[in-house]
Amino acid sequence: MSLPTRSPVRVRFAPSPTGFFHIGSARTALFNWLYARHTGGTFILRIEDTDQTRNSEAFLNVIYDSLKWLGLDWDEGPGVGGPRGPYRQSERSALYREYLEKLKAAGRAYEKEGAVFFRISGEPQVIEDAIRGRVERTEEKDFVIFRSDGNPVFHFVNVVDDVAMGVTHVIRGEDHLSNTSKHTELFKALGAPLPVYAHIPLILKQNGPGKMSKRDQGALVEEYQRRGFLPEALVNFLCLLGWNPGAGDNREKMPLAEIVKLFDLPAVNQSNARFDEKKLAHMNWEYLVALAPERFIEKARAYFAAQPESPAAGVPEDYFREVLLLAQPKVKSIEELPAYTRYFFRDDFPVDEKARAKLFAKGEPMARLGELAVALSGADFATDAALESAVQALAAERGLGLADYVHIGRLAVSGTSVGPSFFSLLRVLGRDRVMTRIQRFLAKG
RNA sequence: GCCCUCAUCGUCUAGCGGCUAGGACGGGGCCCUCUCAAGGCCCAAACAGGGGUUCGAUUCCCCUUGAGGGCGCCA
Repeated sequence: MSLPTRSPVRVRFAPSPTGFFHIGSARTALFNWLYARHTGGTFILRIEDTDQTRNSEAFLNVIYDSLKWLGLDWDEGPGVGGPRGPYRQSERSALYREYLEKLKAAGRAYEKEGAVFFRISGEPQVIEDAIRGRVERTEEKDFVIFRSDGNPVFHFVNVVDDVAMGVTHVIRGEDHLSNTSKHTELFKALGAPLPVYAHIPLILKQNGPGKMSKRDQGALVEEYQRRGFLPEALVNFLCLLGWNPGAGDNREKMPLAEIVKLFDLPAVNQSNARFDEKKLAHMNWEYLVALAPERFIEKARAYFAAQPESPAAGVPEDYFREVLLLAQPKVKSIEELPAYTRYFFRDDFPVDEKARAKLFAKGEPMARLGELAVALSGADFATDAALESAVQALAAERGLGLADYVHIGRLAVSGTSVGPSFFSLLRVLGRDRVMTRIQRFLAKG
């Protein structure tokens, strides 16, 4: 299929500030952004705030924050300006009146019951969609373009602004496909050339029927931000929901620059995709383990700081750093960090009763712990290797295995049966904490 | 009800007339191992159904079914 190509490319993302910013919107924004960057075109942000009863300034900021967090920078729009502004529809009323006059002059608009209606042509509307190919639909009845309260309606302002802003490609969700016949009627009535349309598949909720909506679990971008997800991971995941590098290229985790290079409209899938939080979590983990340690620590610090009761409050920087270095290769996500590292920062950790019961079911763990305490009191805590050889020597001397000391030792100093290498654990906790905790465990039984 | 779109493992997908139908997530097993992860190896798992076209259909066409969307003085 050959696309009507026009250059330079101008695309826009046009959200309305009527609710939290959700995953589907994020992906629409992303695909527009990708296409603009791929073609060297212009990415416009336009705020469609014509419904005064549902708009809010708070939601407007959510849009800006979410786009910025995702790294989707806009070339024209609120905050950065541009030659075709203003970029909020609430500030473009004069323009809409002007275009309405054009329609009236052409005999394509009339008033009825206080509202203004658009007179359709009734001709079959044909669109050459860059993703779906040729789609035909006939609009069957006149529709409202100005409400009786005097405010213009979405279909009208959307088209007027696309014309006025010189938008060349309209990349949006498939839920707009059936509306497109209204839009092409309007473009033609306005004497404007049609943009290239590209209707991307929808994201379906992972459980139950229907498309994902703002009310579904995991639907809000803000939620991932709050939960410490890496934006680059979410972006990568979203790119793969409906697009892939194709041609036998099985890569999934890809640098954004690489995706920008490969992205193109005809490669976008035509079928809807079900959201899969497990796959997202995995992508996030891939980015997490690959993160430079200093950046991981930075992220972790910010996450802990945002907690109402951070277990790491008041902890020295260096110690926090050492702990997080141990945790990075172990956790699946930032949000499990506070629970995973709690015993490093607080002495009042709970003891896992199941683990204790299992350990006490056989052997004499308390005797082993006593021996371990003696061995550690004189051990070198400088390196993991030194600690390991100390415990190794003890085990050899008693004719036992490393495990006979490690498990009870771990339970005594951390209260849990899982965690980083026992020797790393000892080294980072330091002799004082280790000895105190072991003694306490020995005393309490 | 009318109109539009879509249809490969549970999920995301590769495939664009001839493949043991590939990868990833998730699931299961084995190995490694101081625990938990990670890692290595392996297993189960799909072309919705029916007609055509063709020497040959997962692939092209039609129908059915299923899934999704639209039919607002919401966007």
